[in-house]
Parts: sequence; C-alpha cells; structure tokens
Amino acid sequence: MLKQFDKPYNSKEIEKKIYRLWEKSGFFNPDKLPARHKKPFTIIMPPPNANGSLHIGHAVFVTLQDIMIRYHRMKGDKTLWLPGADHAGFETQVVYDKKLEKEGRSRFKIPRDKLWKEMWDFTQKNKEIMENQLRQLGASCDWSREKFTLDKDIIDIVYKTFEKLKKDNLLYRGKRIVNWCIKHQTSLSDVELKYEERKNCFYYVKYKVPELNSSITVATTRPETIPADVALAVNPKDKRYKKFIGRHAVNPLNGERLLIITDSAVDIKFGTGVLKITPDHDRLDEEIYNRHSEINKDSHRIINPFGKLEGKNIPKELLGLKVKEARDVSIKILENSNNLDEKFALSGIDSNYLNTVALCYKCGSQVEPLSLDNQWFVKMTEKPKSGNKSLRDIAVEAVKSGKVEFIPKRFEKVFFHWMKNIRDWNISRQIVWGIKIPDKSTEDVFDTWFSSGQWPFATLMTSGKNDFKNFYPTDVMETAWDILFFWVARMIMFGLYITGKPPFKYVYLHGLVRDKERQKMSKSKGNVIDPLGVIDIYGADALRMALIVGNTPGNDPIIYEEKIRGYRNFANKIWQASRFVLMNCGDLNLKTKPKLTASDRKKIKELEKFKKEITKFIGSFKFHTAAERLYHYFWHTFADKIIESTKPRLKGDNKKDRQSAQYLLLEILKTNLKLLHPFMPFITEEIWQYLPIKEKKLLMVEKW
RNA sequence: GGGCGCGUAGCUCAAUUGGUUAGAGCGUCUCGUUUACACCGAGAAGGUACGAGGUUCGAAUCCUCGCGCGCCCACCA
Repeated sequence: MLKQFDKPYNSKEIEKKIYRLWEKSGFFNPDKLPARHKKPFTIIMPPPNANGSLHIGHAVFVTLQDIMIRYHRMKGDKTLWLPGADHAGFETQVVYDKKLEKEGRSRFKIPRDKLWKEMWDFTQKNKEIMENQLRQLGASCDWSREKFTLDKDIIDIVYKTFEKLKKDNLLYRGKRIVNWCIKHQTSLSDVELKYEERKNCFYYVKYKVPELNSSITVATTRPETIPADVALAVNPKDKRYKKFIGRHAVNPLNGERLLIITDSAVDIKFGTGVLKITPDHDRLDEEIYNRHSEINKDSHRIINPFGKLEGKNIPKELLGLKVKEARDVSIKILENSNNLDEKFALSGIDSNYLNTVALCYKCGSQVEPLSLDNQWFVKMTEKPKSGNKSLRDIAVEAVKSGKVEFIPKRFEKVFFHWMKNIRDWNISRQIVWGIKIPDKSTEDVFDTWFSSGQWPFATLMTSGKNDFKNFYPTDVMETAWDILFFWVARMIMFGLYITGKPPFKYVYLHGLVRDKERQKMSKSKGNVIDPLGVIDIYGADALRMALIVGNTPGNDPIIYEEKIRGYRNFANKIWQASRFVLMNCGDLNLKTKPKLTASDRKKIKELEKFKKEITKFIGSFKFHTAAERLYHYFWHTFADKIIESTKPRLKGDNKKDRQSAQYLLLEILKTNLKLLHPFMPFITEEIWQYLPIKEKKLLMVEKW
C-alpha cells in the first residue's frame, strides 16, 4: 500500500491521474451526483477570452470558484459550475490585429469572410488549449455543459434580447457622437476609455460681433474644430454677456454667422464663460445643440474617421490635414488675421493648461469624439414600454434591496456611483470579430459585453433541458473588480430585464494579481508568472494555496515564487504526515471504535471546533482565513505537536493507549483531508485513496 | 471637481468584525539527523500599529484632523 508513497511528494503524475479519475466519475455534472445532492448551487464561470493562454489572474478565479464549488458539492448540494469561453470581440480583434501586423498584413485589406474564418480558427485553437489549462488547475466544472459566446443558440438569445429592447423603445440608432479610435477604426463605449492628464494649449479666440461692433472671446483647446461651430453659448445668469444674447458672431475661420444662445450647462467660471458649440465633435456641445431649436444651422462633421479634416466650409489650408497639424495651421490663420482686424483673431495662448484627455484603453491613442450615423445605442435611463423602470433603475434597486450583494460591500457604493452617471450605451463596433448586429444597413457587430452581459441566463437557457428552471438564478458571480462596469453591471441589468430575476445572489470580487513591487503583471513588463510553468514545478495545489492565503476580497493579491514554494513544502508536509499515519495505523480494527483517553477525546473535540470554524469561514467567503487556519492547524498542531506526542504511544506496550492514538491520528487526518480538499484537491484526493475506510468513495463527493 | 481604499515585523500580508501576551509565510540568527518529512525539527531576534487628538472598562479595529501612497468616476469646453 505504501509503495506508491514516494518521497518527496510528486505532484506531476498524480495530478494528471486524479483529474482523469474525477472526470471519469461524472461528478462534475450535477445530474450525475448521488441522490443526496438536492439543493442546487450554481456558479457560471466567467468565460476566459479565447485569444491567448491562461494567466495568473485566471488561476485566481479558478481557485476561488473551485473552492466554493467543491465545498458545496461535499456539503451535499446539487452543484453546477458551468464553464465557457468568450470570443471577446474587441479584445481578440486587437490581439489578432497585432498578429496580422507582425505578418505584414492588415485587417482593413482582408475580405471580411476570410478574416472571420481565420479568427474563428484562431479562437478555437486557443479555446482548446485553455480548456486543458483549466483542467490542470483542477477546475471541477461540468464540461458537458460548456458554452462559447458564438454558439448559435447563444446568438439567438442575444438577437431576442435585441428585438425586445427594440420593441420596448430602449434601442435607437442614429447620428450621435461616439468615442472613435482612429487606430482601431471603431467606436468604443464609455467604459472602454481611460483618461490621462495632459498639458495642452488653451487658446483664446475672438469672434467678431458686427451687430454690436464688438467681439466675444471663446477659450478652446481645439481651434481646428472652429469651422464646425454652429453657435456660441453663455450661461443665462452671466451678466457679462447679456447684450450678446441673440446676436450673431462671425466664425473666424469661415465667416459663417453664429447665433449666441444661453444654456445653463455653460460654466460661468470656466475659461471666458463662452462656449463654442461644435455638435459633431463634442458631446456636451451635441447635447446643447439638441436642446436648442433656435439654432437653425445644420451641423456637420469636419474630421473623418481617419482623423483628417474634410467637408464643407473649411479653410483650404486645413483640408486633408491630421487633427494636430490642423490645429497648428488654424492658429497660424488666426494669428495672421490679427494683422487685418484686431477684433477678429487670436487674443492669447495659455500653453501650460492641464486637461484630461480620453484615450483608447487598448492602444492609448487619443479618442476622437465624432458624430457618426447608424450607431446603435441602448437607453439606460428611460423606462421600457412594457415596464416602469429603466435598465439602470432595476439594477440599482436589486442591489439596494439586497437581492444582489457585493463582497466586499464597499463595491456597492462604487456601483451606485457609476450607475448614477451612466449614459446610453453604444453597442456598435466597426470590427469583424463579433456577433453581427441584425441590421442590413450596417456591417457593425455588437459590443462583446452586450452579449456577455446576457451570459448567466443565455448559458442556462441553452445548456440543458431544465437547466434554466433548476439553476437560475445562480448563487455566486465571482470575478475581478476591474470588470464591474463592463460586465457585472450589465449582467444585473439584462438578467433582471429579460428574466425578471437577478442573475446571481452574490458578487464576489477579487483583485488584480500583482508582483512584489505592486506592479500589474503584464507580458510587456516581463513580470508575469505563468501558472502552467509554476504548476509544472510546484504543483497545482501549491499554486492554489499561494493564490488564496492573504487574498482578501476586493484587494489585489501579490504573488511571488517563494510563496508558491512555501505551499509546495506544505503539500509535502501533508504527504509525509499522511505517510506516517498510514504506516502506523494499518493494524487498527476499523469495525469498532476504541476507547479514547481523556486527552485524545479533548483533541477530537478541538478538531470538531476547528471544523466548524473552517466551515464558517468558507460559508462567509473568507477563504483566505480558512486556508491560513488549515495550513496552521495541519502543520503546527497536527504534525508538530499531535503526531510527535503519539510517537512514544505508538511504540509502547499499552495496547489500548496505542489504539486510542491510532484512532485519533486517523480521525484528524481524515477530517483535515476533507477540509483541505477544496483548496488542495489533488493531493487530498490521492491520499484519500490510500486511507483504510469502509465503503470509500472519491473524496470530492465525501460528506463535508 | 466628486468618490473609494490603503498605511501593522526587513519584505509580502492576516487577525472569526471592539476583547487576554497583535499572528503567518519568506528572510535573518543559534542548535539539532529521532518511527513521516532537510520541500525537516526545536528555539531566538525582530512591532511607539503613519502622526495627533477623541469615544470606550478596553482601540490595529469606531470618530475627527493632518501626512504619505494607490485607485475609480466626471460634459474643466
């Protein structure tokens, strides 16, 4: 029996063997669990992007979710962990664009169908690699129910939602300002931007007002957009400009007449208190323009999607120039006109002006606000025809009422704050990779989060006959806090909107893995820890423990190789201690329970208490504490103290005392293997197979 | 401009929610090969808890202010 107990513990072979054993048992599938498993417990796995291999962040979520899943399965729940993979629209497009670039190709020169096919093959290949990596991490998910975000039945559901939104008047399409990335040639939603403070020039430009033989000064960072001005606006309470209201200014770059209007959105204290209204290149301007029917001037865009100036009423010198060049040239034109008329020109430049600019979160290039036709938007704050609450309000209410709870709770505040400021959601993307929007007039695809926002119900509606009925709403959504807005918020909105129920009860948010210098791990920094490489050396159990201990909800965990090595040593400790127990308890009669000494009884009692503690910690999402306690108890109480103290007793002649000690050791080992199983599933399962137990099953389905 | 969080051993982090002497890992030092384990054992050093007030029988934990970090949101044109 002990022949296989090599020393030290060899994780490599054992892990492969054990995973096969689990898969063969069928117990990953809730339908195949023994009859005692009744109450459903469900987690939908955040589908990893099928555009690369798993990184350490994936290992964090796999571990956290697998702990919950294995705990509930042992507890006797009908446990489902539904895996999947995400086509990850824009993300994958960016990855693939880079790949094409390396090969000297460009997506803009490849026929759509051909590119689609290439990307399909690419993601399918990645998907397969990823699935094997999940297995290596020990993920006990139900592979028979695996879904992909581009499965036909999923797409059908996405289309149904699209139709429902349309019928409910929550969807509109039209000319509107979008965040345009010139490099990627697509629009982006508001959450796909990052912001950066930049030093810019703030230009003071005089607009002549002939009716008063005067002028009015506008402060702007973007003089190149002046040809697209349609009006000027001041705050109605601003006394300085009272006499200008209703008069006309002259556009200094094209001579057009511009009505001077009032709008309370204009900040009196900012700049000169005069705002030029350029509705095709600024969102605030667009809003103001839409509010004022008295501006009887058509607006038009003068910057094209490639970031170059074009269109009517533009000085010839600017045509075809890129935005930055156009800015310099327009300033030159204004400076020159100073010589002709001092009331009609540039009156000053503040060159140390700090303002915040919006950048594409992927490539960091400055996002150009452009008005585009045919972009689809989802209304966030308006009531649907069929109901009386907006998408925003149903989600906010679900969290406020406690139907959905965040762990840690502070993220509820972040959630509310974001929801308060939410604007309509641009779901059109001008890329190839994604679900095509069912709209004949454009080639756009959906924002990937439009479909993944429907993931919890879409998966369960398509994974099995009664799955939706049995497993929805799910219990826990476990994911990283950085996709709270991208994903979690949208899932809550869509879940409630489509099914009437929140998609999950708890949202557990973990942090972003960082290195010892608190740097985010990234390939470009070269500080990544490859989970598979680490597993190869130290074993999956060690990696899992290292990722859990010290990892509190919502905070960024720090991982480094020495820590993983520490838990590899722990795995070996478990192995050696078990070896000792098995070597010394082989002759214990299992049919009758021996009479225990008083001190052994006390230790059993302490063990019971310990078991309750661990259960409480896991049940309240304190996995880090549970893991640390388990580590400590096993090593420093069980191995260092209890095992040591039984050595003379096992050797001694007192048969009763010896049996008592043997019983104690076996009990503690058994209980600890169970408690450790969710955290370190491989080694505990392997040892379990050697234990002298009647009617032995797999540890993964033993009673908690 | 609004908001969130953090500051505990040399380093990285905990502490069952206000309760004895603040704990782990890694690192450091001294011993040690014994029925599992050197991926080990026994022991040691190491803390003014960022600072200053306050609440309390009792504060790392709650409150206020200050200092230093980190992050999120925003229509500063």
